[in-house]
Amino acid sequence: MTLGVKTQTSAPQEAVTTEEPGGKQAEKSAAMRARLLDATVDCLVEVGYARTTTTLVSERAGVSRGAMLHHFPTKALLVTQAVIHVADKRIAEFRASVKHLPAGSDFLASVLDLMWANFSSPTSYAMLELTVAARTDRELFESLQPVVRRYETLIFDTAKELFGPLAPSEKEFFQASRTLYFLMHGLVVTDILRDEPDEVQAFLKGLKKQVHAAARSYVEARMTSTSSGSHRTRN
Amino acid sequence: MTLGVKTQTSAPQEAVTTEEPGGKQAEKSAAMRARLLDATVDCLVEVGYARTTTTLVSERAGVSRGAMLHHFPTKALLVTQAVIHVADKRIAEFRASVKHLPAGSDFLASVLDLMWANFSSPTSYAMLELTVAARTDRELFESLQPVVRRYETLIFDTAKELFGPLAPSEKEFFQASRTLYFLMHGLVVTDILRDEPDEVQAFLKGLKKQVHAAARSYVEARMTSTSSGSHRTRN
DNA sequence: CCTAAAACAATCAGTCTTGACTGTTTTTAT
DNA sequence: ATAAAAACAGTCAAGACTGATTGTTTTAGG
Repeated sequence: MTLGVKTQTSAPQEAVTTEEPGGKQAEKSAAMRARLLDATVDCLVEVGYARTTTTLVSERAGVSRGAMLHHFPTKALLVTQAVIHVADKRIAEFRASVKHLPAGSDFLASVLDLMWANFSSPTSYAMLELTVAARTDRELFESLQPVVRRYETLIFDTAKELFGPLAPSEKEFFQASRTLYFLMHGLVVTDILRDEPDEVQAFLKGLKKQVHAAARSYVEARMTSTSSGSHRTRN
Repeated sequence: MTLGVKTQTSAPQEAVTTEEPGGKQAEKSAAMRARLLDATVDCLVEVGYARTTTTLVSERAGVSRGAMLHHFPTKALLVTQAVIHVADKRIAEFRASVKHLPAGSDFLASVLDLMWANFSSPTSYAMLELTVAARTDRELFESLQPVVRRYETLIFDTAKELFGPLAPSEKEFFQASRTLYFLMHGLVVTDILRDEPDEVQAFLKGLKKQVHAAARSYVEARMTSTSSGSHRTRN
């Protein structure tokens, strides 16, 4: 599903040969790679990093082992590419979901729900698996760190683009966004051993109140200083 | 020789033999178990859950494999006991560290430093390894969940005992303590892929300001309503 | 002392994972 | 149409991990 996802990893090697027909095998190859990476992510989510074997991935993708080894000669390469794949998916999910934010009074509450929806997604757990594995895997760490850093930068840029104007200062916004970011990660981890999901919702409900109260005091402070009441943050 | 196959269903038939618990071998046995569990935790921290093999643990503990298998017949049992061992260690660390809290003005700041010290400890990463592994390991999940729940209860009880009186209400304290708890977990996870540790300290610095400001407003509110300025929370 | 049982030590067989190797089909270019 | 290259499929040997089995030492009790 969702074919046609051209990952930036496709090297632009076609120089002067097939200019117009668009190589069929290139498409097949890209589709195969995407299937394998999706299968890798699925395995990460379902059985964890340790039991995500190359055999399991190939079976999951409906691809022979030899075929997979053609695209990803080693497991490290497969996982490395899967990291980027996961990060791209999460960024896409985040950017796509912020589009439909209601501009009503429950704006901040919706943002929190949206953040939790994003952080409790399967891709989030795939990244958690990779992160924890990277802690004791030098090679995975080296390849994962820059990707996650890019991902964080994009997240915070998007946040600043959306909520930066509402914050009283750059410093405070920085602190607040980090707080929520860390908070979400903590929720993800602790949610693993939670049996009743209502606890998270209850906590989020309280968190919304906190954020709402904090934001209101800020907004009131701004209302008195600046008369510009517009807080539209279209993108 | 001694072809008598030891039926592993060793029933607890020794009824009146060793009445006195002053056995030397009991001590040796306990010490051996502790060494093995410590080694297990060390392995969890250093190489992660996946590569924590029974062979590695036995080598680490300086114990033969057969000896270890005598105490922990299967890996699942070893890990299960290690879970409890880790939880107990963390609770002990927490309880021990809260004893030396300075009662000065930097009280809350010290608390945050102390929490981070506890959450950034090796045992914390051991529990993270087990938690993430438990996500996709039913058996580990079943044994880990109650232990962590007990651990959380103890943490929050200690927190309530210390800071409960300072909070404006039960509900607000509940929310605040959870927030810090989740926040710490988020810091632990995201810290894995962080190269410069100053980022955490910078965030904690800002967090201290937030907490301090929030606490001050609460305290001021209480100062006007109740004249009882005593907030001693002896244990 | 001497026997029984527990603790401890060492090895082995079975299973699983990885990556290399060989063979087959499809696509591209001449 | 044909040769070259890429994609695809299957098999295999080496290594690792788990748990069982067998042998040795130490301790408790008669």
